[in-house]
Amino acid sequence: MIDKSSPIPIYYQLEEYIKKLIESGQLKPGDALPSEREYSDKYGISRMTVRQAILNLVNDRYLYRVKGSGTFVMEQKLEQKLQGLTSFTEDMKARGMKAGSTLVNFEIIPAHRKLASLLNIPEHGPVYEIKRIRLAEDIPMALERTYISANLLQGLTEKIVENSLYKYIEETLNMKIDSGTQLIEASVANKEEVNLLEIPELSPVMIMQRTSKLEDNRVFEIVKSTYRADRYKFMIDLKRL
Amino acid sequence: MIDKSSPIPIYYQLEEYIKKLIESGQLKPGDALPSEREYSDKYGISRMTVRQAILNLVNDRYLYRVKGSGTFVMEQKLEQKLQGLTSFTEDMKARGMKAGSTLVNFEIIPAHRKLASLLNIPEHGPVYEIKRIRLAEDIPMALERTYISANLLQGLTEKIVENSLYKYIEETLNMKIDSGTQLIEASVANKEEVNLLEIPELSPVMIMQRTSKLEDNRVFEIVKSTYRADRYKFMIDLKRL
DNA sequence: TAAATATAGTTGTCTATACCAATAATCCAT
DNA sequence: ATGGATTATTGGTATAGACAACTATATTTA
Repeated sequence: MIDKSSPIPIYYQLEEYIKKLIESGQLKPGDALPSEREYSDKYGISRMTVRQAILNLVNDRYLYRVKGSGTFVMEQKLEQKLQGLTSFTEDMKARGMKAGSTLVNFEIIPAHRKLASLLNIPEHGPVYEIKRIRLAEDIPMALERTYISANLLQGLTEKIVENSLYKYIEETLNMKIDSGTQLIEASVANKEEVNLLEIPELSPVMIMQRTSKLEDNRVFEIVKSTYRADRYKFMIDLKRL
Repeated sequence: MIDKSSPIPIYYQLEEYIKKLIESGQLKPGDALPSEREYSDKYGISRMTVRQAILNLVNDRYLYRVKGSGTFVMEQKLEQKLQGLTSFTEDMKARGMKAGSTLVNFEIIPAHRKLASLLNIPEHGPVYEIKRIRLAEDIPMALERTYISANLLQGLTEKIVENSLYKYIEETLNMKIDSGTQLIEASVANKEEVNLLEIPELSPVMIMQRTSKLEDNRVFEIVKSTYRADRYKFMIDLKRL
């Protein structure tokens, strides 16, 4: 269960082990976990190391603890599934639709002031602009413009973009995309959007602007997407603070 | 700064101290914190205790750490209070605007099929319909229609609605609103919305439909809101799963 | 000059130990 | 039975020290 000679940290091994027990249903909501000292004795590891594993799971809302009583499995961890940072392809897949993409433009442009500020780079600095029409069931769904600092991500090619940019970043470059914010507003399609999305003039659209960051907190990309309002709804889960 | 004889835990004292430095601007985004060992030496406390304080702040997104390099203040502090289940009033307050409200309609209606299904009650069952114009700085911002099962929440009055419905539910009835989902879409204002929101015909609007549940998972209310697109943007935080 | 190497400093992992604080169960006197 | 004290168990706080992994900088070497 626990491999002390592994390069994988012990606390992490224990963490994943307990997580699996919960997700597989072997530990049910409300169940009590063995005490820290039991884990410590059983696996021959320090109690502080056990604590690190358990506290991480408490932070992720898998467990909760009561002083003097014990550690228990949370009632419902089945929260925010649609909350995550998903790609268009994943999003469509979750909706049961076939995703497609047409590359409209791929070039390096100088960042205008607002973009530079958002990307946290100097004004006029080089930025990839990737403009794509996103298709669902072969019909236009959204116009997507991605902006990435060319200094941060050198050597980007059309080919990489046409496969999966995210996969390339995470697997080849070994950078981790961590979190972001998303701004949502309703608007009316402009001329470019009318043409590319194949919708009537003055059609309503939903504009979403996403900022993604890397683990080290550097801004990685700005994505501005214009969705056809007649085809797209967006669902989020709300959590009580 | 640190009072070792205090019953307040040392790590917590240090945590609050650092938090204050950030919130008062003495530590600015991107600034490096003193290293763990510096804190440890300076205050005569163990490095592990310092770690506990710092790791808590990392968890709360005040700080981030880079192995081998140091601990730094996050770029964007916690401005994202918009994630929770907030009322219109709270939402506007967070945006620095004065919130107002005009009651347009308050009656009990029979639930049509879709509404009944959403509320999880029988078709034609009695439902409060509360229709309000929401004002920001005395100008219409949204048209809000709230639907609540009359059997679940008996004896609702206009007066209660005009104060705070949420407060009434939580404090007087002692029910706890726990979580919900929100559906967002863009559209064009219909005639009623054009009139009540005082916007031109064919104006774009953002429609948000919220479902709120009680702690015991019963659906408590459906709120369908139509926001003026020219006045309202919506921001959410995305988290990696 | 450029590349490789050493170094100092940082966070990350882990151990072993000690005592405190809250809870739960038991026992006992009333 | 009820209430109170006792005890065992649990998580919470805190220490001191060791080594690993990583980063940035300085130094040496080619």
